[in-house]
Amino acid sequence: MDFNQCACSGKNLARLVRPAVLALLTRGETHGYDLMQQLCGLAIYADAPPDTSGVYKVLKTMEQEGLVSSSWEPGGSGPAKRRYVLTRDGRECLRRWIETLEGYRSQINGLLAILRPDGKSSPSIG
Amino acid sequence: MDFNQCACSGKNLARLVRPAVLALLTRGETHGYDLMQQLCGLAIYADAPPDTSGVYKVLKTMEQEGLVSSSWEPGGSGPAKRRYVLTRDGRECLRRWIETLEGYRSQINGLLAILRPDGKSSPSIG
DNA sequence: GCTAAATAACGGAGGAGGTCCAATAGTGGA
DNA sequence: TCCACTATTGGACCTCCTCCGTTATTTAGC
Repeated sequence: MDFNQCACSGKNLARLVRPAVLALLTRGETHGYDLMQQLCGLAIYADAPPDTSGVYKVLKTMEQEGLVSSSWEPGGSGPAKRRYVLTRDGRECLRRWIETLEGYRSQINGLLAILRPDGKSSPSIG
Repeated sequence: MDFNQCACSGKNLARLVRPAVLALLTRGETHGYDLMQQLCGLAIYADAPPDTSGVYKVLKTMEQEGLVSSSWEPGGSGPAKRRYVLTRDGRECLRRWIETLEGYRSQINGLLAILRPDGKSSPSIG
């Protein structure tokens, strides 16, 4: 069995692209490509950058959900940029994400407590 | 927009059923239905128990992956029970899960650091 | 005896979300 | 002219998860 292909390798922490994007948008409105760059700069995605197409799809979905709104950025050089802004709902969503992430953290702590009760070594593993 | 249907509500922390099941199996070998009961007893799944069918499917998948092995429990009353045991690979997988979960936790901490830099209030939300 | 509920396991359809690959398009430099 | 970088998007595909239903055995209640 190839553990590097297993979920235990930590390849997929699903859906955290969403809060990450929302978080970055609080720094200031910007466009998808720049968001990608910023995401790659985060320690979270240091060794495994999120899929480009995926990020754009997340942005599109979030716009349909009303969490962000976009408009083509006028002027400027290079290809047209779609500029994203957090909406009121997006900020509310982000507020909930904070609680949710804290919930995740405590859930993970709960699991780890089962896995290593003494806080050091693994249980029942010789 | 219904935030209760949004990922920000924390309904889905994907794939943590796997480490949870592996963790429970370190407590002792048992069968799917009992694992379900134990999962429901965990704080993680207190308000949203994992799907029954889903748990059986995870078990089946993990058996195909060689993380657990099963056999029909002989004797005993009631419907036939499929008894699951952790394999050597399962224990190795669990060991990796510990590191992965710790990684997840630090990633979440990293995101939370962006979301609430001062550690108290939300950023740019007024 | 019959029915309901609890125990126990599983299958199929469908959807959400993610990845891989590819296409399109403008701009600037060699 | 060709290439690299910037910027966005589409389609095929896959995986996982959920929802719903089915089968079967045992026990409890009427």
